[in-house]
Amino acid sequence: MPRTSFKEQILRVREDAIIAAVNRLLADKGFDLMTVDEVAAEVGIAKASLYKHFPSKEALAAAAMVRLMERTQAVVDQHAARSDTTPMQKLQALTRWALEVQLAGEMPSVPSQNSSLRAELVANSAYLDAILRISDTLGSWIEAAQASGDIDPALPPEVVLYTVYARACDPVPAFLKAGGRFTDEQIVGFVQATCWQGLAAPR
Amino acid sequence: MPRTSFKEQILRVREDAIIAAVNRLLADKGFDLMTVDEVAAEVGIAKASLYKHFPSKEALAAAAMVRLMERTQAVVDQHAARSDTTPMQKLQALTRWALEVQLAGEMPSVPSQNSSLRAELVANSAYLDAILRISDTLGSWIEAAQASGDIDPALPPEVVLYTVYARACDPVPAFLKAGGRFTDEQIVGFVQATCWQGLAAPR
DNA sequence: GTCTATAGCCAGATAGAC
DNA sequence: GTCTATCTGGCTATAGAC
Repeated sequence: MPRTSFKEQILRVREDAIIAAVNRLLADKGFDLMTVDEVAAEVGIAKASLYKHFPSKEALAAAAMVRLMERTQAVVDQHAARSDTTPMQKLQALTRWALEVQLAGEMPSVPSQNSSLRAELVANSAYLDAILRISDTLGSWIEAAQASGDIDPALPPEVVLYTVYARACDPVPAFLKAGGRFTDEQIVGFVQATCWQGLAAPR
Repeated sequence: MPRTSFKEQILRVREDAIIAAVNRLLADKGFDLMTVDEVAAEVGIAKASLYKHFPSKEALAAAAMVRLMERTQAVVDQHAARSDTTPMQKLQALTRWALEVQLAGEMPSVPSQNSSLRAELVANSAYLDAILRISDTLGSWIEAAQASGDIDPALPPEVVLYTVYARACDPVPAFLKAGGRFTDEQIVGFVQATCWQGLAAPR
């Protein structure tokens, strides 16, 4: 079988750099305000060269989202392998990770409204597969946590799953950070508290 | 003093129609994907006529946001006037209202990232005043609810306020609605439950 | 104030030399 | 595969007649 050639390694490194730049820009400005010129400038290559690697702006964003899903998958697998934590704790660790990534300015965000981007994403099997696999694992954690009484069994698992996912694009941490009165660690704590215990006082 | 002339009434009605169209389109596609041509088409006038009423696309969006703030203010005032509800219940009624407006497809959303739009909004004193007044009232409710032990006193009021505001752009209801397995009423109930009681089971 | 027609611009995408 | 230079389409905004 053919080993990875030197040329292919160069290619891979360059595409990694491109995706990293797209990731940063998506986290910073979002898809609509990100321009391909900016991506090229940040990578340090000409715009036309970008298009040799990725056929469209949508494909660039999709690649960044696939990469995010791979990172998420890795984190999920890592927690899945641990036997010293409950499913509930694994889920909490995941929302904590998402909040930390977001506060670090590394969480790419794409509007679920943009139709051309949606089309690109639903056509991307790597993306879909990753989401399905992640959701499968999270779903099993949620069911286990509900069975053990850690998570409210009255909530449909779907609701819990979406609420966990939504921590990745929660606007509250950014607002709190902009206020400047709290550290990142405090912000994560507050948002985790509201997510899992709610705003109401403990009874 | 001059009464409102007939002409001015016509003008007002037309501008109301424009703002309503902008509101719908902002709720549907967001600021960046909304085009001025679409607004004109939906109102049924020529694009150039729009620009006689509002000097820019940003001004259109700002007008829609001011209108949203006025509606919010009215709802807040309405609940403030009631003496048969606790501050906690007033806050819950407000998040419920926000979720219902969102599910009805009438919640305009503007990206907080777009700088030209930000500039327009922070320069709009009607918008700022409305937000400040609303936040003042909500702040007093939050403090009262914390004093009475309804809302967790360990949370900074800022965190509670932002979390309440965030219900207006929570992605979870739209996802649940897209799933088609729940009624709007059920969705509101689930999201309210996660907001106020959290995902964890009652202790 | 409303329209048609168009200017001006920006950003995504491409041509073609090297 | 990389570059410079250019094309193209769509969108905001405006000119000018009525």
